[in-house]
Amino acid sequence: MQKRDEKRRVVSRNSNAPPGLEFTTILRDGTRALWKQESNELLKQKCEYDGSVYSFKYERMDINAIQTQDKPKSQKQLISRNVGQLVDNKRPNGSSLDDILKESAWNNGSFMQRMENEKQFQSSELGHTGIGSNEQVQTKGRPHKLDIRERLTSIYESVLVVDNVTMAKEVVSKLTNQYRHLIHACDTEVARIDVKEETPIDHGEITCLSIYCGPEADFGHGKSCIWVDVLDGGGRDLLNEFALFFEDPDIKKVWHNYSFDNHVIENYGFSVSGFHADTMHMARLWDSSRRLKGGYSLEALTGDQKVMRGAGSCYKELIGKVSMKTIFGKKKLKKDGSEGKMTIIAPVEELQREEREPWICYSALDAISTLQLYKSMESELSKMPWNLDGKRVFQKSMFDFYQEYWQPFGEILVRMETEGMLVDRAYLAEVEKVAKAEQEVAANRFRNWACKYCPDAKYMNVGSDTQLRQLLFGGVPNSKDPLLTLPEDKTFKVPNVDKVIEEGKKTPTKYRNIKLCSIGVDLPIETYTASGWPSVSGVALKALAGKISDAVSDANDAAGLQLDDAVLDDSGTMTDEDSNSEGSYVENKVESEYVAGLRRFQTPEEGIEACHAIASLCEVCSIDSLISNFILPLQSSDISGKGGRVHCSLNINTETGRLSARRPNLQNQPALEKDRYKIRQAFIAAPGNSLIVADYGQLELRILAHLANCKSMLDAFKAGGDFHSRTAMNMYPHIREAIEKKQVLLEWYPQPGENKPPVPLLKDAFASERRKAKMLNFSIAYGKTPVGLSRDWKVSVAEAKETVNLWYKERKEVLKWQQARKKEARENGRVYTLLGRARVFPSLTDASSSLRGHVERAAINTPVQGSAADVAMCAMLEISKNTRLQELGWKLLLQVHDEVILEGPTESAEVAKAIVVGCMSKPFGGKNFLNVDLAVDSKCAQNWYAAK
DNA sequence: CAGAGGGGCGCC
DNA sequence: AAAGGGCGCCCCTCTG
Repeated sequence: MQKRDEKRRVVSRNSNAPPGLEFTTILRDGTRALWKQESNELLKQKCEYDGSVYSFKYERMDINAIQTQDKPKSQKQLISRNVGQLVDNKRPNGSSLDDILKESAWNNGSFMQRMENEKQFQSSELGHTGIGSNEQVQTKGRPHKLDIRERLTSIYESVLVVDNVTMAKEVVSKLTNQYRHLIHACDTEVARIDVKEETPIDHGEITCLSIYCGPEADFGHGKSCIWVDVLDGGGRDLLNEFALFFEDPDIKKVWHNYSFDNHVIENYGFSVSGFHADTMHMARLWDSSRRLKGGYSLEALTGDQKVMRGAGSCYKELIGKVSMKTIFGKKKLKKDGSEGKMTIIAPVEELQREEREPWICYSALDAISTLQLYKSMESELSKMPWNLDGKRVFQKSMFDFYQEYWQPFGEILVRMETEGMLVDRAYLAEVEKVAKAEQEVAANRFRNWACKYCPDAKYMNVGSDTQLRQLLFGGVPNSKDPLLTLPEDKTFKVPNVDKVIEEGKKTPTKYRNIKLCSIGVDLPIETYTASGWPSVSGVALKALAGKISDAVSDANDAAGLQLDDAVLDDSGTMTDEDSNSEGSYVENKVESEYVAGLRRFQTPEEGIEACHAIASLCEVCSIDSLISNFILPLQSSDISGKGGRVHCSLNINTETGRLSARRPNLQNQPALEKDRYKIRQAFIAAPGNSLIVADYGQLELRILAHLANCKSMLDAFKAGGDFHSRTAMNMYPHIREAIEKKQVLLEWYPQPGENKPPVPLLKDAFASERRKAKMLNFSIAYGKTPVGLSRDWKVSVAEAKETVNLWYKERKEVLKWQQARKKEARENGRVYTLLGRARVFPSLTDASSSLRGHVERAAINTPVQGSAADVAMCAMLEISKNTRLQELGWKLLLQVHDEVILEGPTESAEVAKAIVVGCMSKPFGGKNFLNVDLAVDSKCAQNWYAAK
């Protein structure tokens, strides 16, 4: 408590907050509000824009009413629901306002998190409380919980409850005949699944489903929405009656997050066909920046007037989806019977049985909301013109884009999830043993060293960065705030492995406290974290330890120390074919720092020991992350189906349109050089099958060359060969000269009888120049600044800037194009990808410089990254619609941004590989309209590791 | 005890 | 003065 007060004092001392305090926040709906503190009142000024007119609204709140303990609840909610994240650092002056805002920011954060969680699965218990229930402020908000329940049950009379097979037959007959031409929104509720941990494939049980095709349908007594009681109305048999409907490819079905519902339905043994649209994808396409503006859950979308304004006048009676928590959430009771803070929701089965009427309405509303959302999104997307490669597509809109690209793509993703990847668990189990043993060895090596300086370090958790920071840097001041300092020592809770009985205890407790102190040596601080503390990341530690080089090993021999086999991988951020040599560029620099650190020890031997220990530490950390990120989760049954295959979820949920993968994330499995346990070997083809792994070469750079129409880059790609070498040649006259004089070769393909090139290769002779060129090639597309490069390269900013200019000299078009994108982001608030998807940015008029910088870099990067994603998507569409591949039995399993993985019969592997390469190099309907060729590299093998 | 946030790191 | 774009997920620590 005291510590906290101290901290606050520091803050207030540092801030020069003016007496009339002002700050801005971003509200939940994405708009901005200006707050002013005026004596005892908080004035909120909000600018609203209704499409044509801007207007200002003011609200006043009594601070005293808010800060008192026994304040009315509504007042507190009022603040927390309307204050968004703080965007300005002008913090209130250590007053109670500070607390209010802290609390609201906190509440808002958890709100966002819940939104994020719920956007995928509506069936989870992760719903959130109602939005803007306080009508004093949120005029557009929804009514209060009780009203919601009332209004909700008002739809009950429109719902036909189907709870027996006879009824089901009647309803399905209407669905498949009379109403087959309509668009049907469908939704399921699922029990017995933990959506945060488990894949819906072979997990979960459907308790009910709802189908809605608009108010014009009549399934008897004017009821237009169907609700099917799977739980108590006949289970599997009842559901099977609906197979006729779900399997019909001509009956159009709309879903919100199709993937989940598709899987849980297909778990019952029939397939789902006739996929027409996924409203979550449509909403993403319409506005990809809602992550921080409410997210993409059905609730958030249908509760947002901006989203729903396209629904049209026939949907006057819009009731957005309401989360389970709002309707069914109950306060957890404490032991004494009073209400606790936590909201709990009864299991789905229980709700369906015991809160039947509201539950039916809740579930039916999902389908109704989904259809309304679809109509709105259709209308909104139709208003957006479609520009492909910068040219207007005649009379087509982004809704056409959705239908032509993302709708079929959505189907592909679901199929890929269903396929899954076969994982060799036995192999992983073996690897796990080895990894754990190696980790233990390294950890003990470090602990033994550390406990010489700090006895309790013997029991420390070497995986805790806080503990490490304490041990290595205790007493060091914070770089951002010199008034804050790491304490000299600090206690930590650790598992009581030695069963130590602490003072005052009779039996050993599960945990015990240890005291960690600084090792008492001033280690050089390589980098600081964003919050100003010394970094203990891998990079920082490696820099600390340096490489055990020749100069040191002399001293080492003298001290009779054994060089251990700790491998320091200095490849940095670049991973590529020559990453082994990547480290040498910074080596000398690191060396001197290491020595500098060394001198601070009593004797050289101590310093060398420290280096070894820190090297071991790096090893522990890297092994630990491999085990807990990859080796263990891949063996979990939560993420695999009955066939032992791992089914990740593939989402279109990025700002740029790339895919992301979850549960597990198969897109970040360790790659070749860093894969010390060859984890990719665990991804195998089924017996008789092979994998095809095909990836684009320098896809993003090729896209950049096309978008900027950069002659130099286009020429280099046209010429083929090693692009980075060619870049180096273009940047440095002396290299060009050497090439012209034939002293070095740009690239070399061994002819029969030759085993080494006649003269050195550029990549060997001018390795450091090539490395710089290569880094620039990647960095420039990301908008990296000379400052960042100078850090990477350990050179002065001026020098880095010079190198950057060298790169731009031959590529002026790129510079021009980048400036145009920044301008576009500034003036129009959006940039476009190759296929015409937009990414919108917040207004920069009163943005901080860091936000401005971020937006500008994103404006440069998004067209490149997003267009690459477009190309990869087109390639996948080509692959999946290729009839020959289908006949041969080849199926897409995974995409990793510029790489696709397929599985199929070994006997046709070579044929299939050629087809895949064809699809990828001509991804636009069998053509490639880019100014640059698309290079594709491919291999087939029995496992992922071997196929690279 | 759960949830949020920080730090870190895997991939492209 | 200024620290590269896009992700998911792990662990730890702190907090209510």
